[in-house]
Amino acid sequence: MDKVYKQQAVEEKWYKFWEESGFFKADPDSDKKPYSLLMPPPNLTGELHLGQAMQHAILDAIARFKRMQGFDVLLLPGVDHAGIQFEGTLNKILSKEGLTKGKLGREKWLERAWKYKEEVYQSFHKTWTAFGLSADWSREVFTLEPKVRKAVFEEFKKFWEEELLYKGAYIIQWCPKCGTAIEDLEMEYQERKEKLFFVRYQIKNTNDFIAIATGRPETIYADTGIAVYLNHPKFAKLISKNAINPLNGNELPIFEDKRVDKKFGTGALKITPGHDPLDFEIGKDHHLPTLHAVDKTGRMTELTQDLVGLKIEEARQKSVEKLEQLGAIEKTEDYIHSVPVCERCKTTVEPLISEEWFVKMKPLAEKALKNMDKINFLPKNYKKILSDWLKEIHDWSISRSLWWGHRIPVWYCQKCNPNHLVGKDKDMVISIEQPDKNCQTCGQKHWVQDEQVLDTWFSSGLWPMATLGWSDNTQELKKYYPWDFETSAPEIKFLWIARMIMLGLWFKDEIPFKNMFFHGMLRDLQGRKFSKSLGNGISPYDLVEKWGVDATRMALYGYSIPGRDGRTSRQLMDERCKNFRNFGTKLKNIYRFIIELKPQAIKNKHATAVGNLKNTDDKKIMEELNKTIQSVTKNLEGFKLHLATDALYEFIWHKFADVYIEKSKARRAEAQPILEYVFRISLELLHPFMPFITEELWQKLPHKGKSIMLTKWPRA
RNA sequence: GGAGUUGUAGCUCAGCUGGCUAGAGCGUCUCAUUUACACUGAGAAGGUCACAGGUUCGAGUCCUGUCAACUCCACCA
Repeated sequence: MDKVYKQQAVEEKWYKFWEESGFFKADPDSDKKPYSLLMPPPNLTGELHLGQAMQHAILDAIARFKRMQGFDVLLLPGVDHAGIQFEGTLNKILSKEGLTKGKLGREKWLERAWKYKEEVYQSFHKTWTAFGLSADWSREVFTLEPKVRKAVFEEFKKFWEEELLYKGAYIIQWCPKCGTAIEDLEMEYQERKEKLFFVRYQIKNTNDFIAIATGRPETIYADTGIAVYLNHPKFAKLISKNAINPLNGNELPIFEDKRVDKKFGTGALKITPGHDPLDFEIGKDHHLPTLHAVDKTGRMTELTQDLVGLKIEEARQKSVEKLEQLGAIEKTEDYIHSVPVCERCKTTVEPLISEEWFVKMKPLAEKALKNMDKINFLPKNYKKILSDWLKEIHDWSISRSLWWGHRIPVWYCQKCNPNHLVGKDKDMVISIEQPDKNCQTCGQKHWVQDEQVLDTWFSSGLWPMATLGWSDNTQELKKYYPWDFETSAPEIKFLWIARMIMLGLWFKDEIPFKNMFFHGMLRDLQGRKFSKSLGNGISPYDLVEKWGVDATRMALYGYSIPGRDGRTSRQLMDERCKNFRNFGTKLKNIYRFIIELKPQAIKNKHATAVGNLKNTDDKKIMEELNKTIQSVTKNLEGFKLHLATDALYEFIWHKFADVYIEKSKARRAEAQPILEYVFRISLELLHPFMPFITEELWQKLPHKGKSIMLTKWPRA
């Protein structure tokens, strides 16, 4: 982040010229037809990665193309506050200063957070304007700014009024390191070889035993029952008897349940509702109590007697030792299973019971499903992928135990509702600010706000609307919604894209975007994702510094095929960039030949008119040019940027330069008008992809108008 | 367990609704030697388009199956 990006002088000059001339600005008052592109807001964390650089290159090419076609283009930029990620980074910095959230307190911590946000934002911002992005910076949005805050409040309030919100103690996935609940979608799995312990539980008042297999003996303290497979002859005589918990002597009822897999372990399952989602379900149906052996910091609770305060790993070992001493371990097996870990910090996720907020998603998903046909997905099969997920939707856990984010806009009367319960008859108020009114019960004002914040995606899901000023019915919303074009990495198709579709349809009764372009993932040569921990990332800034913006953009268009992952390496990127840097040099040399080395005889003759063509070379190159115009236009309309750039490269270099220009040397004066014309049109076609060099050269050619950005898109 | 994607030159990949001797960039080899451009030009070598069937006048492209690689979702006591 402290790296200063060195933009080349030419790029800086033109970018400044465009921006200061207001060419990037959308104009809601204009009569032109709108074309709107929504930039996925990058996370507030340092630099952009190569994939985002590609996104920006894609968005910008289409924006520039549509502008030249005469649309009123809105390319709207923004930044996401990235709740968990940003908070984690800041806490790491604070811990180096010996500070913690606890020591600072919420208010001081937030002060620090906003200060840090500004620092990151400033340096970050410099780097991401670097790609030549023709975004309307005057409309830039940050997901925690007041406009979004208001929209998020509306969203929350409407959900509440529609009775789609609920709060309660449920089993959720908890990351002990991040200190918050996370969603299934925010977890990943690591395959590990662990031990499976076969533990014997004595049947009360007998010398019989029932054996169960468990990978987590430390949670035996929180067992509240034992379930066996339905109609299992082996266990028939044990049903309705009680087993004795070997670690604390508690009595555990034995019962049947069809959800127990008869093939796994012994066919009997210890039920620990506090620490396993399946057990939670089974426990609920059989009215078992819920106990906790592990707390939210990942340490053992008082329930575990002398193990209290130990970390899970240690406690597991100690529990096994104890069980061995008691002769309760029948055998031990190795087994390989996938352990869920937090996507961000790779800490093992603990299923825990916690008070969280949820949104009932079924009605939203159903509405979305009915409207999926209205969105043009690229590639097409994403419609099915998203639809399949929507059909299996489960409720959205939206609360996070963090401080960085939109604080839940709910206030409880501390006196009358100390447990912060939720419901129509409870002493609580939905409000963005501290309520002014009195509590209905006590007639006083003891309002305290809910401690938690909303999931980052709760605000990002509203991005297409919040950025245009929803819930007010703004002129922008009327003109630019639904968005014409949105792009995203496939990674966040459920977290983000599916949410935008559902929320857009729910609140605005319209799809959020007409064209949804999923680009592929850039991977290393072994097919692995780029990541900090692997150290295999490629910095787009290094490429830009070495090869220039135009060349780097061109190299990236080669990877911009919908749904196709691309394998690459620093070396491969360098090769590709080098190739397009050479292409840029070729353009400069064409310019030099056509304009600087113009024969004396025609020095002062501007040849803009291309009359009747008699020469066969002239006819041929004009035909080829027309074909290229058609192909580039068609491919841009279809968002096939790789084909558009291919066609241009092939035409300019191998048809125009290698053939036509070579041949023209014999009849230079006569060919001059065609040379100038073909070159100028070529630059215009190339401008969406290589904005800087095309502007630089176009300005030096005989031309009309202030900028190549403002020219009319060539027609065949 | 469910869904999806990929398999084309040494490498990274294009190839649209099936249509002439299958393409690009990089790499390799030969030639050109100061040309608008060596950040160049001309040319060459290199592919049974994973495999096996099928549809068709015609298949890299469509269908079925097999093998391989990958991704996503669910589950994992």
